[in-house]
Amino acid sequence: MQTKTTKKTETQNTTESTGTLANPASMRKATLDRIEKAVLELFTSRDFNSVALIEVARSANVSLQTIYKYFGSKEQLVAYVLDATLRRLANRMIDHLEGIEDYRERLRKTLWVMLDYFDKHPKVILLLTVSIPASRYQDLPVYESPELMGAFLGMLKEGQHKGVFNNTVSSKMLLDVFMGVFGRVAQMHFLRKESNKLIDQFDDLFGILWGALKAG
Amino acid sequence: MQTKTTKKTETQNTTESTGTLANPASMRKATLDRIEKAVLELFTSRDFNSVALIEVARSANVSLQTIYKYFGSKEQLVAYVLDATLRRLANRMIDHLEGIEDYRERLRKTLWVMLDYFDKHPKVILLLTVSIPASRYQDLPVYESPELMGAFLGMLKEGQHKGVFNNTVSSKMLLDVFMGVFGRVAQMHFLRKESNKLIDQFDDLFGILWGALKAG
Amino acid sequence: MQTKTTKKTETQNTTESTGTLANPASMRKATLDRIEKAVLELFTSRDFNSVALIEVARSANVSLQTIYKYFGSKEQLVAYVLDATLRRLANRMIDHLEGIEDYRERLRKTLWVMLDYFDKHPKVILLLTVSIPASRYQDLPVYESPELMGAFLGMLKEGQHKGVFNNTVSSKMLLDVFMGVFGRVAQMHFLRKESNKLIDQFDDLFGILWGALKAG
Amino acid sequence: MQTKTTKKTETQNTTESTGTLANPASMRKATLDRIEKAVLELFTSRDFNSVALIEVARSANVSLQTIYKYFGSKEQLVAYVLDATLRRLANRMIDHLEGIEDYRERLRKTLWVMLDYFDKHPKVILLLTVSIPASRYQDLPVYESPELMGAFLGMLKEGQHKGVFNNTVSSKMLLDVFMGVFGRVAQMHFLRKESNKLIDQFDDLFGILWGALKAG
DNA sequence: GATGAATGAGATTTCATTCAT
DNA sequence: GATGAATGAAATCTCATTCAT
Repeated sequence: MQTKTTKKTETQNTTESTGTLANPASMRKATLDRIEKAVLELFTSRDFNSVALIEVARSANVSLQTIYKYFGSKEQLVAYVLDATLRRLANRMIDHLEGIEDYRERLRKTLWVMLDYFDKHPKVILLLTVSIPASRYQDLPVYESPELMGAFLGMLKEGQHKGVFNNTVSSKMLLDVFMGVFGRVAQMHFLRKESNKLIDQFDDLFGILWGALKAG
Repeated sequence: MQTKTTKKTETQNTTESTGTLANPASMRKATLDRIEKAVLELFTSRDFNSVALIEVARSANVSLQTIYKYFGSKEQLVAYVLDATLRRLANRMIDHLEGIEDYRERLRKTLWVMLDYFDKHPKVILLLTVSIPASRYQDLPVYESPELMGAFLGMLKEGQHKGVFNNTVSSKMLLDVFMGVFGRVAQMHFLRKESNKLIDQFDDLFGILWGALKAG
Repeated sequence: MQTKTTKKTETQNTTESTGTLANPASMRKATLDRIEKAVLELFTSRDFNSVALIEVARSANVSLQTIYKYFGSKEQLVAYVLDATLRRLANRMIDHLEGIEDYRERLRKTLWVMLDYFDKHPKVILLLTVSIPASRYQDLPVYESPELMGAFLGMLKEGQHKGVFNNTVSSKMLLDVFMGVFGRVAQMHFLRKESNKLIDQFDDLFGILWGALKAG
Repeated sequence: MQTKTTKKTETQNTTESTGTLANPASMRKATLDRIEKAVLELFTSRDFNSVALIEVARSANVSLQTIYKYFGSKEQLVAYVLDATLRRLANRMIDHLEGIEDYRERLRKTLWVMLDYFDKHPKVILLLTVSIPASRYQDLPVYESPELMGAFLGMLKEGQHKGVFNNTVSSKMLLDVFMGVFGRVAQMHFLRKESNKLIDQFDDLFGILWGALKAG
């Protein structure tokens, strides 16, 4: 026997423990929404550890069992909420980029959508930070939200291809740079509880990112 | 009922419960080293939660009480180790920057020292990521390691003053950019368990950072 | 995976789960006494199932963990209390039989000690009934309290040998007869909440038992 | 908050929650038989607690709701099966005693019918033991199966009246003696998983019982 | 400084039981 | 009559943390 977490993983991964771990999507929308809201609220105002699942349950007005049934564990619950949120961001992104040809413009728009999104959903950034360590060892994606990162990578690769973005490095590096800058700026913005909007830094930030990513 | 963490904080911060929380520096060097080593080892290979303090104690060959006496809590233990590590990096940095006049060169050297340091102490990056959420709500510094960040900020401010670095934005923003890029690249490097050295990316990374930070 | 009970047994039997399942005898006498008292009280006034271990803990003023540490499970807790109680009865019995030569007298004394004992500890009979089913499948002794049954069997065997007791049947059968009559009478006495003492039925009961067990 | 059991009782006894607790007799014979069989099987091979009602349902090929509809609760389910079984025994007994005048013979026949019955339905004895504690606190009869005990008591009383049985004690005491001896012997027979038949002990047992119950 | 015991809390699991379809 | 989802409770386990020695 190892640790709680480890033990959990074994059980859950094979998905054959108790009630077969139902899919959250099969939940009533309203319920799922309440749960997402509760998670976002609680896990960004306190320690991952100090948040008890029963609090989430109560806050979302569901039973503890329901949470376990659909999410399996605390880690997976948080990972799910994060993933769902980022997927929505990805969709928004794809939507907004449509029809923009110029890669500088695409980058601009990308940054804009992200700043705008996190201004509207500020807690998500904090949840992200909170979640990484908690879910990494569970082999939960989280940080690599395939949809979101896929959309990014595609744009960056093509931009490199066209010679717009720096193509002396891998596109992964460019992604790391973009995400690193954006993530850190956003995280600090909220940690410092700054009163202005993220989007206020749009021009400055774009200038910096463009300087960092552009070719030559 | 509150939460474990909250309860802890209250107790430790205000009262001196039993043993008055001695200063880790007053510990025997060898013991402290073993503890640091154990922390670095354990907290980077598993979840913050799934690591039991008793494991740390056993691994470091000290009693649980010793840990409590000197560090007060799990969070503070990790925060201490991180802080000590970053302080060493800060010293190294200050040392290395001595005598370098050109700000482009200072930036170069800064990046070099960091890449070199984390190549030598790879787990520190992971511990950093793991620690942020765990210690943020305890009002533990960690990410803002005053020594390190102070050294950085000083360099950036002066560089802006000289017109070498972008001075249309705050120096904090520049710090965030630098730390964001560096942090993300390093984190991903280790998460992806890449076999090469961080330092191999020195030139590429510097090119990017220079593009991001330079004036004009 | 099967049932709670089964799973528990596996874990506990090998005694290597968590805290190594300490020996109840190593507990402070006063604490153990409070636990025994609480068990006797609670499990005889309500269903085995409906008694929550936390109630026992609270009633005995110990933590739930302490109970788990020393007894391992609800079943084992009850079995322990029963066993301890019966062991005391056995000692009392052996003590009282000392020096009595005549086997009819020994039987008399045996019955007397038992009636007297259960008049003083009436709940034990109920606990016995409650415990059998709960502990049988755990391979816990309970009903076969070696000390007590050993003492009985010895007496019966010798009595058969001397030709005092019926020796056309096995001594086990005689034991069953004695225990059956006594157990049922006592059980019904308490179930019917009769106000008089068990010992009031001494003569009648002895007459019957003697008729049942004597030779010829 | 009380206990599960208590809560249940309150609900079931007073209110008619949802489906008004239909009479098991109104069930299709085949279904009822399957349920009885499943109950007998499951509750005698495992702990009362460790048997989940869903197992009974599946084993009997009915839905969980059906069980709840007709029996109301786990305890009542088991109590019902036991009661039905004992009622059949009572009928058999009454049938067999018909026309026997001599009270010694009636006792003989009684014992014979019981040994024979439980040889044919061995699990019933175990179920009995299992059920007592589980149903006692629910005020379920079980042990006092009116039909069976009524038949017994009648015989014993009349026998005492005729001066055949010991009439210096209450007939209840005689009943307890008979049931105690029989019950214990039978229970031990099955607990010890002895391979021979109960009926093999008929003569021995009758000798003993006769010695115990006869007048003078 | 250390060792051992005890406690309070929360993670998880497994039901009995209830509801709504 | 049945099926599926949800709930409340309690069994267990693992820890962080505290105490007393």
